[in-house]
Amino acid sequence: MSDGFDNWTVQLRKGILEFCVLSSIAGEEESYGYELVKKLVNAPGLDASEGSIYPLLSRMRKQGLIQSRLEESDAGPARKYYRLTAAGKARGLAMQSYYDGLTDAVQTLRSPSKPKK
Amino acid sequence: MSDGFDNWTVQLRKGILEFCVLSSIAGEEESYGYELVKKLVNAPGLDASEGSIYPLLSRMRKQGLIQSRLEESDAGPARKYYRLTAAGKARGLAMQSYYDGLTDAVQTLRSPSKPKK
DNA sequence: AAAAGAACCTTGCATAACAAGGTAGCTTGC
DNA sequence: GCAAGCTACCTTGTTATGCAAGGTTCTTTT
Repeated sequence: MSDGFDNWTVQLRKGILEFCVLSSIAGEEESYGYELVKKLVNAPGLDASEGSIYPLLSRMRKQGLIQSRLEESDAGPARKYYRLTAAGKARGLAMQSYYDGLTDAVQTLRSPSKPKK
Repeated sequence: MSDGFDNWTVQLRKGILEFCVLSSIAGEEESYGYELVKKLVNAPGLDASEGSIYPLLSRMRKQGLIQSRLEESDAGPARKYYRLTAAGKARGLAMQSYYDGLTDAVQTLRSPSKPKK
């Protein structure tokens, strides 16, 4: 039953995943797609899925935020390792700043004139 | 300069505004469109605009989350006052819960297993 | 051989933000 | 008496993302 609430959650997730992927790669120095998929799919509260993450990695690579390198694996198919470019690191900082401002605004609207708990 | 970052911020805002409108009306008992427009446009960090808010109010009314009532004004055109329906109040609670879970997930991914940075 | 899993990718659709318009009522200045 | 400016509402078209639902290939286990 797509009751409108499910629809809203899909909209709310937009943009979030890109921020999460960038943050995740930034924290790990280097990471491959399937590893990110598992990490983000299992993150409670995020509800990410494979069909969102792979196209996102493609887009980010085309935009020059990340770069990739293929490496064979001992067990299984080859892995595509990603790391941030300089532009990706800069974008990550800009995103953090914007995201923090936005969540602050939401917090203020939810409880006006109340200090943080 | 639409440099991809601007594009991301647009995506990130999706869904956020609906949550803010619902929260704002919930906090005020009753409110009219233009009042919400001014409040949300001036909220720092939210970057809302009129062209987003009016269609949103229409959608929410069609979904039965809010109901409206026209009232003439002493100074200016008639105002359309909105208030939450029972479904709207329930939706607001569900949104709070989902939103909090999502921001928690983001926070965890940004600083894994460490509360302080 | 079959099954299961690791690892990658694509297509097509639904949806919200918003730029850029528009209409109309009321007030103030000249 | 009329132009400007504010209040207050609304619409259209474009765009990008999430994601369900598929697919492919390689390896290990049963």
